[in-house]
Amino acid sequence: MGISQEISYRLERLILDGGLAPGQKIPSERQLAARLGVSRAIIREALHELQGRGVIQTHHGKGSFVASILPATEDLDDRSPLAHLFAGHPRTLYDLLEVREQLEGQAALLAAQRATAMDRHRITKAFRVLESTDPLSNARPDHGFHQAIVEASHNPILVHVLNGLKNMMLLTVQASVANLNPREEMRRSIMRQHKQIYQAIMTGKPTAARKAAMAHVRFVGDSMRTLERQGAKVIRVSLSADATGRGLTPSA
Amino acid sequence: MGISQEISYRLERLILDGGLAPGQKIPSERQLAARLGVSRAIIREALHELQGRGVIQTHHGKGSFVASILPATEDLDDRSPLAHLFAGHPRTLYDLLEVREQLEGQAALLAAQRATAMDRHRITKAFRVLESTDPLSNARPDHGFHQAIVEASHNPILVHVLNGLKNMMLLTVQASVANLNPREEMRRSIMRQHKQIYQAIMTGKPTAARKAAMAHVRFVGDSMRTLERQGAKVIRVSLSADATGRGLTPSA
DNA sequence: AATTGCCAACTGGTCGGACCAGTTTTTCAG
DNA sequence: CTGAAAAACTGGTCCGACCAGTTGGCAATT
Repeated sequence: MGISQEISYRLERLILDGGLAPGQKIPSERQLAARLGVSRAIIREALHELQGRGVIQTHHGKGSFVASILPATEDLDDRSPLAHLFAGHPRTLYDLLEVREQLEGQAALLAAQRATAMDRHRITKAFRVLESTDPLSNARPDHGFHQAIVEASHNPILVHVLNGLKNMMLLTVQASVANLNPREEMRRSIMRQHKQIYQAIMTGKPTAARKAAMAHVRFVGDSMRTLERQGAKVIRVSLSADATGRGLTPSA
Repeated sequence: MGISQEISYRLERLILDGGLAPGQKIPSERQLAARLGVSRAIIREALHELQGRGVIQTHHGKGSFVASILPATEDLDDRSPLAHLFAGHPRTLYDLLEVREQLEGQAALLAAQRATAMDRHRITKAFRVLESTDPLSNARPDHGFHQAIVEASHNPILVHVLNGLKNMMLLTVQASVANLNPREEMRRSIMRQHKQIYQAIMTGKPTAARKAAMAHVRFVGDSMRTLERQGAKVIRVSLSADATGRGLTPSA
């Protein structure tokens, strides 16, 4: 453990322990350097690390300040690179949707072909839950529905891949739920799309199922893109708290 | 936005775009400083920021390495349970081909849309190698060609997913090479398909590229299925050694 | 010939001082 | 007293030096 790590750790402790409140200014780099008996370069490196974690914000000529949006719910996942990945690079969300479109399309197709009675039962159950949940907090039911379909594809590779993307998928699902569902007409569109997927699978229509699933994912992406372009403030989803109230624990 | 922020952003983008894979070593601080025309201090600050976000890890005396940013779609290596799954159930090979068909189709489409001059150069190089290699031992060139295309898609998620499936993909590629290429007419078909994919991408025809790539993967699967059904002794490929004589160690 | 051991050349870690560039405070001329 | 210049902050960037782990090759030893 290097000195800069140690410094950043001490500073973070100081902040979290309440010694420094959100929005408060922290001592200048030169002061910290003198006080802690290290070079200014070290201080700067430590500050950059905290900056990377979103703990502080610095402004040229003014100083560094404790970020107001501290991990209030101290969910470890909040520091997850994933959150920053999406926060810093919104494009990544669309990258994921591009992949999802293909994978979920294929999953739906296979599910329509291969679903057993048990699979159909599970899918139906998930669909019922999805239908009967508060639209504003059904990120998990939504994801559960999609997952049931994937599992019905009986393609272990597909299951494995989608499972690896689980956390990220939950993010996109939440993003869509949080941004799209409040808009009545969009909510209905999505509902309709879910139903189409469901029916196509249950009635064993592979190509229809694939088409519906792909259209669904594409719709989500296009809608969010449109919203973003319109300057609407898109709700950035954090990993630590979602509409369901539960954190996104790492997949097993 | 300061220079260090810009640098850290560029590095992250580089990593995400697949230019640097998880676990891979990134250039030394002095090299980066020289290459990007900034001082080493700036590089260190940028690296500390990425470190704070968990994007990289640095080790004294060794260097900085890309952390596994994305929630592992773990690399299916030799010891992986899934590898055994594959060994025992040949069907898994077709499961993988099903997934590959979608993913590589999408990759080809995006590559045709987004490939930069550099990408085209890399793809062309890979294609040349593929053309001029002994058909019986070109599993790696074959895979290299496909990989070049994937990277040209500029979709980090896609790159990551395919990368996680890399070892298994090498298996299918080897399986196809070992079984299909010895049959003259099939070898020519595959050659032709590769050329089609290549040309569609180079001439910027997205849908054609997707179609060609999907058809290619499908052809491989169908051919092997046919062979197997005909009772031909299908060459089983092991994970630890391939036709090139080299193990499936991660490429540099 | 094989092995051991050491040294040179990497790598990151730390330092101090210099200078630039914004921001705030002080000062002093009008 | 007012307002503008100037001084005294703040962070941002650079340089060159040196310390400290790591590694690989070469040489001396066995």
